[in-house]
Amino acid sequence: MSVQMKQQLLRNELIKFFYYDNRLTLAELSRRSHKSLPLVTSTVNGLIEDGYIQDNGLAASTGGRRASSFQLNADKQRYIVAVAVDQMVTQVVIYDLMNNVKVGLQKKELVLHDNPALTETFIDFLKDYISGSGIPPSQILGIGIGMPGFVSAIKGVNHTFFKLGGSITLKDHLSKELGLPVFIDNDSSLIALAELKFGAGKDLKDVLVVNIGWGIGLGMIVNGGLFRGHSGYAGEFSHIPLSQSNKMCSCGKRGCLEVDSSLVFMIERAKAEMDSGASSSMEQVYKTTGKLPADLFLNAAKSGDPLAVSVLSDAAFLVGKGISTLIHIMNPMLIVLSGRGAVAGKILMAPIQQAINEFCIPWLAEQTEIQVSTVATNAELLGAATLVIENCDFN
Amino acid sequence: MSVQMKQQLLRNELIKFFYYDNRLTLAELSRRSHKSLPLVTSTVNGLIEDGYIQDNGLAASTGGRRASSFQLNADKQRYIVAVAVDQMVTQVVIYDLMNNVKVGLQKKELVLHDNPALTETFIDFLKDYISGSGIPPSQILGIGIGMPGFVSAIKGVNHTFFKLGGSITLKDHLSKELGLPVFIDNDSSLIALAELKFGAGKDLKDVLVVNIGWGIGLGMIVNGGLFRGHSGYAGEFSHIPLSQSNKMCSCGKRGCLEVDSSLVFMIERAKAEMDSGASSSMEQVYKTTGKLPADLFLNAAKSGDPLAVSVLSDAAFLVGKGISTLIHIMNPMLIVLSGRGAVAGKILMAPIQQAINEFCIPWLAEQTEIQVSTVATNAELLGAATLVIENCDFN
DNA sequence: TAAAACTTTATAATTTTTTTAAAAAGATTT
DNA sequence: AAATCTTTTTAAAAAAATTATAAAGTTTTA
Repeated sequence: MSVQMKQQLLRNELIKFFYYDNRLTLAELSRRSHKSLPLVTSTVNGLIEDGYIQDNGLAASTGGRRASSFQLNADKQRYIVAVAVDQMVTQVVIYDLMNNVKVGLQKKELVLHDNPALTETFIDFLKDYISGSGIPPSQILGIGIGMPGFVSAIKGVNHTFFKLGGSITLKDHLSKELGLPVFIDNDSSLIALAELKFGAGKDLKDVLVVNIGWGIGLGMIVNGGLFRGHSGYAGEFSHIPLSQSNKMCSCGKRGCLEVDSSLVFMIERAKAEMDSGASSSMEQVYKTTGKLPADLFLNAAKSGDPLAVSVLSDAAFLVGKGISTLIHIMNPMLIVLSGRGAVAGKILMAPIQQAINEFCIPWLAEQTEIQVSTVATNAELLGAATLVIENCDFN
Repeated sequence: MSVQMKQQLLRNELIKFFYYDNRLTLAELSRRSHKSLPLVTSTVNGLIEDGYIQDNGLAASTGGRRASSFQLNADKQRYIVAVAVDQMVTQVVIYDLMNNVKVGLQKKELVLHDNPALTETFIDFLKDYISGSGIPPSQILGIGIGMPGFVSAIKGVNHTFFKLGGSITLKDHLSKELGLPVFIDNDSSLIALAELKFGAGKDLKDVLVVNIGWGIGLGMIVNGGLFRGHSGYAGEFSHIPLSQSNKMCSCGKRGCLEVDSSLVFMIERAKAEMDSGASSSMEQVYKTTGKLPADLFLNAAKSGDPLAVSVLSDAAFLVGKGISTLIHIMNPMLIVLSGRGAVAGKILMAPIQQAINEFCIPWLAEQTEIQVSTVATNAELLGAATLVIENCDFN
């Protein structure tokens, strides 16, 4: 590798450190980058000359001479477009390098299943949003997109949705159409990335993040980094054979975890129970509209509605059985419950803990902590932004 | 880190490369160590001066000037004591740095369960073997020991067997008693290490090794290295909740994979079938001695005995269901069937493949290859030797 | 078949980076 | 308040990586 390339790589790396922790000292940067202090010092001086970062006065003392601290320069702005796609709705927001919202969140109903115009609609939506934002493309570092399905971030393809005819990858197609660097990844991987960088998993090495949403996803942090498996599809937690039920799963098999524990299943079951006469605070909306939105269901559970709580608990118990398997195989330090289902976190914890008590070797279960995410509501968007930061070039 | 330490580290690293592949060129060493050619050249010259390695003439041409190749110097010998402990028998052998057997394999019956004199007997056995070998301790690099149970290689403890009273770790205790560096690890981890360095997993990055023995173990290769989990106990495959049966497992739970698929179970079942009148080539030994040794059972299966094959197939199907879970979660490049049960490899493959067809998403299953180990019979001993090589100091 | 063109290895010269040492600045103790 | 201890910063020396060049084979081509 040439000298210039290595220097550019270090510049990128240092800027990333400032993205994750805004104020840092030279000593801290040297520790994190595993580079010597003189080298880090001169690289930082270069970044200051180019306007990327600025001096931020002396840091608090740690028992000796106080160190100068540095931070990103607010004047030299760069922006990130973060996109979170789910089965029903697509969300987009523009962040700055301090993770502040620069252009407000916009949502669009966009059903993924059986939608021939999907890719085209998706591109138009993003085009409009970005051009409407008024930010010049030269200031946008890239577009990060999280989406469900079998996604390989490395190859830039999705084998489930947004299928294209030709030989071009989804990533390249979007990049060409939108005129900006595009990075795609599986929704659960991005949520795990957000938890790793900003949430409960910060600075930890072996963390599993369970994404409770329309399916049950899994993002894996191994040795301090996202683990993707040899061909990029690790973490297909949804379809491990666990359930005793004989129901057919969308994947064509029986006994998948997802069949009896996803949000789709929970809502169907809540509807069925109401149809057969169960009373609930969700009744009115369901009876008048015929629909039962996920948010309504989750909020009902949160506020103690007995039907919603019971449905959620049963599903969570099965997730807990799956988590028991994960604990045995991976021996993680921490398991984070995240995704939109995590808003009902407290209700999930009890049945999950109960399943762990039943299915885990107690001694092993003690080695793993279970936590509910604190950044769940915008974890996927944060993760999408992180994906851009990790892969773009600052120059 | 000081300069001398770094240089010693590089020397160790280079010697290790020669241990795994005996003839290497300077360019190859530079590539593998990620160090520059001049540095590698001068380090190799130092190793030649100290007698560790020697020039081995020109390597075959690769299209340009032929490179000099080097290899370990047979005169400067160092030896490794490799120990493989299983539930019934303990084996020990001494290898040289070319993995040749220097002192022949010795076996001793040593039952782990309910054996208060275990540790003492074990130490005496090794003491006798080593002193009987006539090799001076100064030439022994260390003792590598693979054993069943919840073992943490890093902490040097076993929570299941060889329990000691005081606060000293098993590793330190053995090291003190035997007067040599001792390294311990879980049997399945060592088998995986052997497969990674010498077997089917050579040079691969994401490989899972299933150890079919008295239990069902799992050794995990992640990103090209042994994965141990955050506290050292990853790969507890035996006790994931999978089986429909209601039998109580030794761990106190129900539904563990191990209950219906380990060698212990298989032999018990074969006995029961013969008791209730099933005919088999194993009958004679069983009827006369009342015992059914594992080797007899496995060989019967290998030579097509219908009872043994049927018992083995049923167990293998369940292992296959467990493997399906692993494929979904880890997306490995390769799964190796190893351990003593792997001698019946061909018979195992069919039911395992069938289970994968039934429980895996086909598209995902295609990404993973399943192979039977070719080094299974002495994989654990090889792994134990590798453990020493990876952790000892050459000086 | 022999010269030219191409590959690869080995060594030397230069540049970069790290290590070590020393100085400066601040906190803590006596 | 002086002395001691910590930590950061700067400077000098040593180590290692690049880059360039030479040497030794292979392959191509006229």
